[in-house]
Amino acid sequence: MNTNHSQAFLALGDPTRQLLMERLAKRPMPVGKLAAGLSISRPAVSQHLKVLHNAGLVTVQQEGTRNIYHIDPRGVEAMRTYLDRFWDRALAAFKRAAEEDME
Amino acid sequence: MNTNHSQAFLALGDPTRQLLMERLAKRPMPVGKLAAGLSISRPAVSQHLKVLHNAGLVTVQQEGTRNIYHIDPRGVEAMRTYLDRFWDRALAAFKRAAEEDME
DNA sequence: CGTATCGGTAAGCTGTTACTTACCGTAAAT
DNA sequence: ATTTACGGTAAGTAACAGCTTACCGATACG
Repeated sequence: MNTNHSQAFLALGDPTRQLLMERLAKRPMPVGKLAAGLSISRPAVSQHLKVLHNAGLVTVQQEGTRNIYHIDPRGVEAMRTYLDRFWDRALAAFKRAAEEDME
Repeated sequence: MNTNHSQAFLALGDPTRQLLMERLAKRPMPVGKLAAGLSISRPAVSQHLKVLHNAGLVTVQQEGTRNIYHIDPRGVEAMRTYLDRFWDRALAAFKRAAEEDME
């Protein structure tokens, strides 16, 4: 839904949302079931899911009156590849710095 | 400095800190130089760097009166591997769901 | 139909975050 | 030794994030 990295990282920065994602990684679930295990209210879970959805990290699949949430692997992969590029550049900078120190 | 994912993701969730990281990925830099290009004050940059440092994403190297900041590849890699595991589980869940839909 | 289940939205409170300016310590340079 | 450069910390403020309760629409079920 979105290619903005900031939103995705911000979304995963919250411990509760991280927990939701880990639960959803195990199996897709409706909102009520997700909320059942947590100490926060169901509306709070809905709000967290909205954030995750806007960040492109989950998808919804309506099934009768239930809204089943799934992890969106595309969103996770976008973060992965972003970090990959990032990491490469960081390592390159380190090598460069190391070589300069050699002289 | 820290193995907590939440802190790292939270840190990268802020657009300003993302920008700082991308600048530092190109080359290590002192605080003043980092602040020069931005629209926010130098103390604000210091505060952001503190967050990044606590998240284990940057290291400092004192050089005279300058504090040179570097990306810490270990921190970045920790996020990468966390996402890797995460992504794997998400894909597995998807396969499982797809198989169930087949029946 | 009416009623229950499910879940998203609104309004409001509270703690936290990102910024500012002002200040202070430390290292180098004159 | 004074001055300049650099950068971290303190205090205060304004915006924002996360929570709650109350409410409402929509599907399924009697």
